[in-house]
Amino acid sequence: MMNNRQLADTFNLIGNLCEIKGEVIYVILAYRKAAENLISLGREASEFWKEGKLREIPGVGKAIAEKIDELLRTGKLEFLEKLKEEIPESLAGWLQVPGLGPKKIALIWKTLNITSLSELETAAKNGQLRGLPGMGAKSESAILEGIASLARRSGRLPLGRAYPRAQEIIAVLKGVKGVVAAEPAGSLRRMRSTVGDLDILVAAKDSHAVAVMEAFVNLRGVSRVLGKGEMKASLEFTDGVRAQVWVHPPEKFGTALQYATGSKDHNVALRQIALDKGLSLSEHALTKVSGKGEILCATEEEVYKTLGLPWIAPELREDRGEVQAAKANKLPKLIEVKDIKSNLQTHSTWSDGKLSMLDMARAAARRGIKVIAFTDHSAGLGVANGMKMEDHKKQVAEIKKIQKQLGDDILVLHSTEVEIKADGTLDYPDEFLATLDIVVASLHSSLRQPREKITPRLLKAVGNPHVDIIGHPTGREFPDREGADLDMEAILQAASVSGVAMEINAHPSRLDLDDIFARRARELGVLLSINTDAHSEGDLDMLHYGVAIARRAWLEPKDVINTWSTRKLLNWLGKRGA
DNA sequence: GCCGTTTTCGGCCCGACTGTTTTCAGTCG
Repeated sequence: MMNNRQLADTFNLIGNLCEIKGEVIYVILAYRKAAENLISLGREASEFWKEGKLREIPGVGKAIAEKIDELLRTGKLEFLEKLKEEIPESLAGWLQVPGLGPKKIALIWKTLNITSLSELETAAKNGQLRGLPGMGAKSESAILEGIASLARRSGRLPLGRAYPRAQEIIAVLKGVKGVVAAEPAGSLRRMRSTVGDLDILVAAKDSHAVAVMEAFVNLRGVSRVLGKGEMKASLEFTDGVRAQVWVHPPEKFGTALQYATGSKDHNVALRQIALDKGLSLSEHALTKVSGKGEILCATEEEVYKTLGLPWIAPELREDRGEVQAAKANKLPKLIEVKDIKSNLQTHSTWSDGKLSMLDMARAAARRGIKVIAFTDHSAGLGVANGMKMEDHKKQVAEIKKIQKQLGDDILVLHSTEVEIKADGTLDYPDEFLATLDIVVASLHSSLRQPREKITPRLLKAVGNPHVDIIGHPTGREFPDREGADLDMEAILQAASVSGVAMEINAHPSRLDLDDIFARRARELGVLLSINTDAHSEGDLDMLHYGVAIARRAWLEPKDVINTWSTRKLLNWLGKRGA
């Protein structure tokens, strides 16, 4: 049975092939829109299908519903097979090459009769492309560079790499004379877990724009400038990371930042609201459709206010109901980093952590944390120096000792990250787990088990009354490891019954649960827990990534157990596993 | 191909930049 990811891949492929074929653009957009909505659905499309409700999925009409039906029934799609006979499938991959679009791809393929990327590279090297209409030597070398850069960069950049990188660029640009503000935009500002490239918006008077562009293209590590104009420039660094900068005058910064932040679909929804009010919204201004007159906005708040809306946090701008919620004044009061009072998954030198419990607790306390749980690995995870059961007596003794030294600054909880073994049993017996203050249960091994095996495995842990939190539930790691093939809907349903909390692991290589599943968890009344999984002091500063994912999932402080007072948290733990 | 509390047909975003061009097409976001 195909999952949402596979269905989305199929429709994206159809969209790409149709584009090369030369279909009208709106057909292509419709397939891509459907693919996007499938990804952000939060439940498997097959469940809608079983209930005969495929058409309730946004962007799915008669034609696409029929295609989903055929794919779910047979695993194949006649339409796509015929399309592949017309347009070679490998051409879709060419669209990944920067500078190559559908028109040129079709032209090259039809003229030279080549279909693979290596044939394209050879043709470009041999100077076979420059003779084609509309193409010259420059387009030829642009394609060669595009192929090379495609090989260099492996997909999207994890947020944990993109975010600090953008901050560095912003710091430089803020130092340029005449720059009033510099902010991240695009998916980076929306804090998606991966980012395509770094979008940065600068506020400066037109007379200073040239200086900003100069500073930007002269950044350290730039390998080539992809484009440079008066208000926009883009470039690539030697490691394949791409960045682009726009400069707008301060009095227009609000509309510009709003526009550049997106998402595309959020902006489409806003423009519609503007039109309903007789206004046309662009990156430059709100313009009156009838007659003359434009409203300039220096801040985003003014943009939204002009449209009769409260300001919408960037993390929500995915066209997943935030515009309707804003209209009804029902936006969530999103969780913030300062709401977090406890860190319920950390590691010390008792397993694979870098710091002693005392040093780690002090480092956490310095960051305003009131409760810390040391969840050192259980014995079964040998690679992480897992703790034997008898070692815990010594660890408890040490906790008692350091608690005296720490005083009221921070409360230390005795805990474990217990391994969920391949057969679904836990690495420590229940009687022992009952003696711990808090228990996190996680998968680290046999992550590639089939869905029918790994789902019940996790369900068993969800139902264990001694388990308080399920750690990094899918086990995904950026950029290389996909999460386990879990029936997450079943797991979240079970969690809503057992009362176990699901973790949003804040480490940028995990961000697991993701925003889609976390939002579904909230809908089902499942509690969430944001933890850093810190193995070092620096890891404690990754908390904001987890909070960003929580915000993208519409979470409020009350949904997350780490915002609770110490008394409330201990009370909850006391009732569990008793 | 989807969508509709103005529409079941006619919309659906378009402006900046580049390269190959003599006034424009393709790509990108």
